[in-house]
Amino acid sequence: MSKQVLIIEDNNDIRGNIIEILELAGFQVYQANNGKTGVELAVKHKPDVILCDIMMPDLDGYGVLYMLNKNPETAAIPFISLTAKAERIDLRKGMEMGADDYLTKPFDDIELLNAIESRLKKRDTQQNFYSKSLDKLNNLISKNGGLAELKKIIAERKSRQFKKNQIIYYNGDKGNGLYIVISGKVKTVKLTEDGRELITGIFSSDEYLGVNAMLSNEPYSDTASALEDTQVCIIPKEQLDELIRLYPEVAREFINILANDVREKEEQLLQLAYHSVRKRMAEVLLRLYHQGNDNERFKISREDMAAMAGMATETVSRTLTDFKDETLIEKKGSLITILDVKRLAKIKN
Amino acid sequence: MSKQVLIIEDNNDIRGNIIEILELAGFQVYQANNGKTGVELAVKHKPDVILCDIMMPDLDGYGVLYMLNKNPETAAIPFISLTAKAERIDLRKGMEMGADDYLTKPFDDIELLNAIESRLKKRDTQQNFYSKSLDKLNNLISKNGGLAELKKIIAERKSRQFKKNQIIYYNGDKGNGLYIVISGKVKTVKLTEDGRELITGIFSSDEYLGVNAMLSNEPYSDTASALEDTQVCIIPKEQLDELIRLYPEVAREFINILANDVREKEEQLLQLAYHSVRKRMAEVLLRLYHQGNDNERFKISREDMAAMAGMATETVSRTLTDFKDETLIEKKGSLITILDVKRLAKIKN
DNA sequence: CGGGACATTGAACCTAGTCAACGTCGGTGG
DNA sequence: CCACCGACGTTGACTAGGTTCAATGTCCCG
Repeated sequence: MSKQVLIIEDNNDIRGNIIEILELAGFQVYQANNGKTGVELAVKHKPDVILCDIMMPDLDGYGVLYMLNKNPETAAIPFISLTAKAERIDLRKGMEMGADDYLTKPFDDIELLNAIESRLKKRDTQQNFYSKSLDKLNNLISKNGGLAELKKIIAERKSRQFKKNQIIYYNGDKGNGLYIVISGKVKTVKLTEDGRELITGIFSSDEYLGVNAMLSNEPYSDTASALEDTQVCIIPKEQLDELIRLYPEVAREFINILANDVREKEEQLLQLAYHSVRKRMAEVLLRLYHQGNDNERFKISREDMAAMAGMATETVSRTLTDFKDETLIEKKGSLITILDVKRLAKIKN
Repeated sequence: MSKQVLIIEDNNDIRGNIIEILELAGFQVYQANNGKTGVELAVKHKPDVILCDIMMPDLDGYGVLYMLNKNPETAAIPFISLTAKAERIDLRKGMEMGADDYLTKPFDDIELLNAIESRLKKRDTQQNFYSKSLDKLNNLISKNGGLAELKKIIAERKSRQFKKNQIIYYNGDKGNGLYIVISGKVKTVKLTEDGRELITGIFSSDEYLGVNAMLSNEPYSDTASALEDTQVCIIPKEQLDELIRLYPEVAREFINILANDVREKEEQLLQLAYHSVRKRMAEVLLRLYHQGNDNERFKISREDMAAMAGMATETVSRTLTDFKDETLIEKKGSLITILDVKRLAKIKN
């Protein structure tokens, strides 16, 4: 079956031109001359690649990208943006929103086909991820006979790439699926009215992201963003609900996750309420220590640490230098090495 | 069928004497001459009343009471303690631990039979509670056909009375059942090593207590105690697990409760981290406002408020007098009346 | 009506936040 | 390749908000 490409471009000449090239190369092409129908076609046909102009009246390229990302059915489709001039700032914005590549007009046949080809190839390798969590889910289900549901999920598994600092979802967004982190690291933050932020969670490989929003049917109560380049897999909400409805073991699994979450948060509440800055800092270091794969060394900004411990960045700096003087840690720029876990855990209040 | 009484008393004369009286009055009597076999018999026969000496070698009366309370099957059985001399302090300890009545030796036939009779009567009226939550659970289940499980729970429903300040469960205890608050009010607290306490939740009628410990199969991570005289109903863990396994609607219900709990805790984290004492105090007042039945007036100690907001009691006092001066609230001793909810909600940081 | 628990108020102290200046690192462009 | 820029990290001085300690008031229960 030939690969499908959707092209969204308001200029008839350019569009016609591109279609000609693509059809000659053996692709099946869908076309739209505005953002709105573009999104509709994307949902309807689930093309393998989307080419989209950024500068368009009404719904522009960013808008299209935004809409596509909202829908787990289309979020994973490679998105190549077409920009008139190489406006660097615009471009960066597009990449941050999740565009996978860009072409600056004018471009020739080779450039175009290369870009599409490389996207298709990259996507294929991305699909080839393995996730312990999915594996576990699969086990839970197969024990009970009916594999159909999860088979479907795995077959259609949507993986998506996020670049460092890219937002995965915003506070207030209606959730459309549950994320499983395949690789990389994600943080979730809550904001006060005056703009201070508190990190409510850090998620690495094989952890579920957005569990409580998904399971309480409420919009997200925090904002998730990638701490480093990250790959996630999305389980659409409807499928998740099905799984829970049909398999008590799956329900049980999520109940456990949530129940442990509650405990953790309560523990953190106690810490925030009564522990000194020193002790809180130590606890944050330990949390980071127990997370990463490369346990005792990690890179993290003072700002993120401050947001985890609920204190000012300056205070983080000071406390860390104290710790260094006490040979509890080593630090070089934003790279921290834990030297003495035990002593760190025993820090007095 | 005649009522069953279990008597636990190490002194053979006294025990024989009591048995004689009881059998004459038509009760079926089980006897034990030490605490250990007493507990065993209680579990085996589920008597309608237990009479128990306090002063016994090995496992004494308190120990027996403690063991019985651990087991949801026996926790609800009326417990009458027999004390040699009217040692006031000992007695109070017994009552606090959940003894329902006491008899001071020596006592005559009339006293004994009266005590048993009144306990039996009281217990019958206690069984007659109604709970919206149980009702809801019932609905969830009956929608799906199978009533057997919950019918059993309701038929055997264990209700238990707790007096003000009495501990319902301790941090670290292995949970044996899920509590539903029928009437009264319960707080759960966490303690720091240096003895400060943070209130993690307040539960009134129809709320579930101990959810996360029960559902994560971990020991309790907080301590629950009654803020006022409270009646709770216990669903034994095994039955709860059955319900969750068999009825996806029930699982879903608990998932929702937990997910919302997580959100609430995260919100509180943010508040503790960055909000001023003034704002936190206002938020505590609002939480209390939205809980009680008698909305805008409630009685609460400064200490409890301090433990909710994570601050010192003196600070609570000061802040409250400020609020009073600003006509946001009215206060008289530990009775607080909210005057202006809107303005309270809008307090700046 | 007395005593003890609980609440209030005052004053001293101290922790951590704020503001500001300076240092350091990495990346970009001339 | 070096100089510069901006982002990030560190350090210092000052300050404010909240805790602590202590003394005094008030309420409620027996």
